[in-house]
Amino acid sequence: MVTQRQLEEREMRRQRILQGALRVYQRDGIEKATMDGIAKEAGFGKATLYYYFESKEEIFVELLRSGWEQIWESVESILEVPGTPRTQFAAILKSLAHRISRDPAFYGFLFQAPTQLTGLPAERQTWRKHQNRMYGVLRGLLEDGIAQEEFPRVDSELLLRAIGGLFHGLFFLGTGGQDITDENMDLFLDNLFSGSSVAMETES
Amino acid sequence: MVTQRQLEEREMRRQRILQGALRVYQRDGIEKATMDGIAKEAGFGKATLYYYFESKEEIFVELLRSGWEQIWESVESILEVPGTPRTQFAAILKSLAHRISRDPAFYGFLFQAPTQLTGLPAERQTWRKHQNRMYGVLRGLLEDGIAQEEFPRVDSELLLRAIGGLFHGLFFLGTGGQDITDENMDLFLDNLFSGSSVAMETES
DNA sequence: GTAATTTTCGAATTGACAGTCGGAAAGTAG
DNA sequence: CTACTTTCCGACTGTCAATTCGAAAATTAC
Repeated sequence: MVTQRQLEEREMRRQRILQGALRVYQRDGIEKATMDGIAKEAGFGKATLYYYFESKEEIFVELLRSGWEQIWESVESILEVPGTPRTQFAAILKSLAHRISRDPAFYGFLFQAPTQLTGLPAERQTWRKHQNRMYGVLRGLLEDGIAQEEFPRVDSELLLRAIGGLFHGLFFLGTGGQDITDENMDLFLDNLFSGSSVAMETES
Repeated sequence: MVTQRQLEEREMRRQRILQGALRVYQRDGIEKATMDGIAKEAGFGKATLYYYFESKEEIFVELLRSGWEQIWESVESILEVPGTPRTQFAAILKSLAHRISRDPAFYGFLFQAPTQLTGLPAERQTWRKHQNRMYGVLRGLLEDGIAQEEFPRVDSELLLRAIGGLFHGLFFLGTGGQDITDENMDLFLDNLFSGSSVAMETES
């Protein structure tokens, strides 16, 4: 028989292992991150990790899944606030920017690790569900915004890739640069959307 | 005694190995790329690779070095044509875009592999010389362009990161999207620079 | 208490892979 | 043809790291 407390403690230990894995990832990268390193960082023996997770891969997949789930939930709550495609799109980017500036290491992991986890069967990429939903929403907002002349009239897929890249560049490329501020973020969004007629809400 | 022909044949075999390594990299990623795989792809026995290269690392470093050298040379030749910071900057991006569309796999490697080759001592990162020169030129052009009001008045380092990211997004993010056309490239450059006063040359 | 269950982990085991070795094959010179 | 150089490679070695094993320690139930 397992009590509620036991379940909670179990869950806390899982979280402790996940946090240790994240720190090792930051220090060593995903390929160099070893189970020995994670075990030491989390304060368990190596074999104990296998009591809580199936494999090294499962640890990183779980980090991705829960992270993208969080992102998706925040996107969902933004969509509940009425607005034009453009204001909603900008609100999502600003919310993301805000989250990233709070915890750059974790979001760096969320955005970069998927490209480094090669050769996973699709059904194991459990974070993809939420990731795709978010990109789907963004693409939809862009398409609506283009239809309503709020955005430049270009292929929405390319526009999404461009904006995604720009975002990625601002936050993750370049090793030691200063963090981006809210003001700069607004400046870039303004600039990006400068061709259209509707003014953006850039006050925080 | 070695004849000229022998030297040329040796060089061709080196190239064949490099090309094989590139194909394996595309298929498996840099960490999963094994010497056995490269040997098979290039049509040699594994031990023969070590007759031509010191190590696996040297193979990939050499691919990067020669690739960035080519890029740098094309940038240099663009700089010899007189123009404003803005036209030169745009010309460099267009030239890069053109190269990338000719050989996406190779340029994907040139832009992505450096972030995956971790823990190399600085002196072994032989491609950095040309890479830094190119970014230095771009940053300089942005700074001059900002001073001359050809670009929006923001921190040049952030602008470079943003543009670099945008570029990266257009060409490398998103898995199976269609290739970007010259027209779309022009459209994006126009849009990017829309805040300023000077019209761009977008005819090819 | 002590039997049952849960949690822990050091010590093997296993598989993958970079790099080496010793010699064979192929090519060249005279 | 023979001596010499260049090129090639299958089999082996050593290392590193994921995963498993078997049992000990800690906790819980009665």
